[in-house]
Amino acid sequence: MNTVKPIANTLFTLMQSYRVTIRKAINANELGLNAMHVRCLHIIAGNKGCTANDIVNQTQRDKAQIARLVKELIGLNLIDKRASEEDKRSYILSFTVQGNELFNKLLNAEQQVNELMCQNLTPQQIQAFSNVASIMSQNMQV
Amino acid sequence: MNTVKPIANTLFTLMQSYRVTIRKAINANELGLNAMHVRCLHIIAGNKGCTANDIVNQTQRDKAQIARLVKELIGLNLIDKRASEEDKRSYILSFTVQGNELFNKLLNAEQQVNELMCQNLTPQQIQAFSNVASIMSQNMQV
DNA sequence: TCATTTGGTTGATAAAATCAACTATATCAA
DNA sequence: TTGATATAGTTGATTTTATCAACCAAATGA
Repeated sequence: MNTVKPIANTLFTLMQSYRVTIRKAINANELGLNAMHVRCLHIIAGNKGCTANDIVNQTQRDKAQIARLVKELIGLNLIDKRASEEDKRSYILSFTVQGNELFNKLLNAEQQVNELMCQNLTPQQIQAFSNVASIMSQNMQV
Repeated sequence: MNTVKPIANTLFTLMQSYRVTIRKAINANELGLNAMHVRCLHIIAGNKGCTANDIVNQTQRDKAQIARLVKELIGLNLIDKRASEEDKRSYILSFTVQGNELFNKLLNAEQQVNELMCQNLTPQQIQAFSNVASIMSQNMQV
């Protein structure tokens, strides 16, 4: 045997644990969103003048899926879209007041999960972990 | 801002990259299985006298989901189930000859993905990564 | 200016995950 | 020993996510 299976397996387990835990945290906070909604909100929060396409690129998901997630977020009154000036095919996504509020609650919930997840780990370990994960992702790009 | 979003985000990205890459590798090898099938096979390979319940416990998935995956693997003639002697409610899962063959091909494909994924990383980094991931998973158990 | 590419939407469908109910066997405590 | 409770596994129904293909309108570029 080699390290192949362990890494993939470890990753799956970690993701599953994360999914379950964050779901609980989110439910507990009655925010009514799923993991992909949350990712979208983060990307919108992190990119000035964010478009649906930015989300597609940053998540590597199907654009149909993103279009629907964005639609739902608009339906939930968490974000708005307005026509882009530069490119008339695009729409700029931004938070509504409620979206902003909710996003803050969300950051809080995540903060809690994060603290739970990072117990017994030093900042150096966490940093190294993130670095390796990024490198791995990059290695698989192409 | 703190490290909350980055870690979750990094993890999502990594998993998505992995999913996409392993799927390509598996398709390329014409094995016709998905990620959960593969996980099941690994668990069967790794546990002597493996039962469906072992898979449920190790993956944290719904038992209905596992029951169906197992059924499919049996349908594909990759595994067999036989009644357990100790517990008449259980069935022991094991590879068929074809299952064994395929599992070897699979290990090969994974080996390739693994090499790709671990480029530019030292064994120490990889080891540390796995350790941290395990600790994180454990932190979220309960 | 015409062909090609890109951002976004939608319909259809497939794949994955979850919930609830149920059977049969096991286990445990009175 | 028996009766209550828990466990392993199966199945049906449903929901959630993900993917594919076709399409429109605007942008790009030879």
